[in-house]
Amino acid sequence: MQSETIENYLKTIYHLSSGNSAIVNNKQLADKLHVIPATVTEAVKKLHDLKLVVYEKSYGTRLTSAGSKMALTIVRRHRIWETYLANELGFGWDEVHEIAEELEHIKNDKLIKKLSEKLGHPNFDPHGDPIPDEKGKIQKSNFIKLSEAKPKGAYKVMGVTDHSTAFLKYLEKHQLIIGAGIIIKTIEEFDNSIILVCQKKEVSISPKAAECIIVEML
Amino acid sequence: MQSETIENYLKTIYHLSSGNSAIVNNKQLADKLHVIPATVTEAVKKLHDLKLVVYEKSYGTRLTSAGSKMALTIVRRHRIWETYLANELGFGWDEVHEIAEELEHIKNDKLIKKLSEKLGHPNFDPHGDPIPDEKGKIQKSNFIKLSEAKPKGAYKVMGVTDHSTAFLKYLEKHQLIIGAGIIIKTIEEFDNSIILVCQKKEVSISPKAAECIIVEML
DNA sequence: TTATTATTTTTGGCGTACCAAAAAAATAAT
DNA sequence: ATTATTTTTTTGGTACGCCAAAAATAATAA
Repeated sequence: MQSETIENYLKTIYHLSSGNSAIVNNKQLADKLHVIPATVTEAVKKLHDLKLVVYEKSYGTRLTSAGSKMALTIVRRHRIWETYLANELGFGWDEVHEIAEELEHIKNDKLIKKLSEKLGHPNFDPHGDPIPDEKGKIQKSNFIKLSEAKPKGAYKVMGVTDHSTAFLKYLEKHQLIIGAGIIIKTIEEFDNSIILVCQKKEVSISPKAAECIIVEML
Repeated sequence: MQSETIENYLKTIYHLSSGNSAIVNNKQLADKLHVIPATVTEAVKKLHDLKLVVYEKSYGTRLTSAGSKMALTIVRRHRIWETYLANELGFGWDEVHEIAEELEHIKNDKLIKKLSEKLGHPNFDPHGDPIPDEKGKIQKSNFIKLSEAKPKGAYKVMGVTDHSTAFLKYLEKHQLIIGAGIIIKTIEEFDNSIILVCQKKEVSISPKAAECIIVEML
């Protein structure tokens, strides 16, 4: 009991409800999990029986506290592994997710403890996402990805999650240097490009680049 | 395709045929895999269809070269992980097997490559068992566990796989010191104790202890 | 409000991996 | 060689996780 399938459902519900146990619908789940909605209906019924979610017919699903707790341990395992793969084994930040998708299902508390220890108990993974601690507590911070920033907001560039020379050249060209203050003007409807003001100049940042820039909310 | 179940069958067939693609019977497999023989019959039929084994009704099963190749990659993954857990993460040699049973099913060649690299491409795992290389080639050595030694054989004590003080005391008491030459007299029918001559004295070694003593065949 | 579209659920089915019990075959013992 | 024992296979059945197609429900637009 507590199959990989169940773990993937819980994790996905967690992500879709943005950690708030908000209601998630079947279509969203079906899309993320690459199954058809009928399959989701079956699954959430079972999760309900297991008291891991509250499922209301034709309405939606949300995590129970038991389900949320379990989801957080999956997320923790995933992010610890991502960090380990990147920091200790030299994988690129773009490679780690896929491998961690498999490794997150290894059920051994001591293993995760050892990995975390070796890493110095990090609070954030290579993508800048927070790593829940053993109790599921998440250290919240003002650091977000530029891609998550909102129009009219003021931010400060704090770091990057891609260290390739191509990307660093890109930043230089757009005058986005660490420590620079920025203000978001708009986000393009068409392609989600971010139009922002930095160093008094207006620049346009692609969504792909925005994924790799960490900013602090001011 | 290439489920965990299939991997476990191939690995188990490999072990039971001691790497020689010798014939294995259903009962043995059923015992090792903790399923009933009927389940094994079904499974080996399917493996046969996949051309991973040759299964002859009411006779037995042996690996094909494709099956053997696949088995060797599982064994490699298992032993690389065992070594990594022991050498890099500080797990005891008695803890690593169980965790490696799960980790061995992670399918990512680059991951194993990185682990092996970090370990300096070891040829033997913490139990003294050989680690197949990427091509499945096994470095054979004259080193075996004392538990695998045969009566009348001459050996030299080369090392141990347990470093607990309790075990080292045991060795001292029995006068088995590294470098000492030994000759196996007999193996007790009753409990598999090994009666051997070492330093001109006859001693009896329990099967459990014999598992932890590495000897060289002379 | 009614029609249209989107989402959800029901129903019937499939493959994998297992089991129990009974029948068949092979092996060992007398 | 005949019985007894062990091993293997067959048969019928279960749980899980999935799909396709049809029916029911909800949401949106006209």
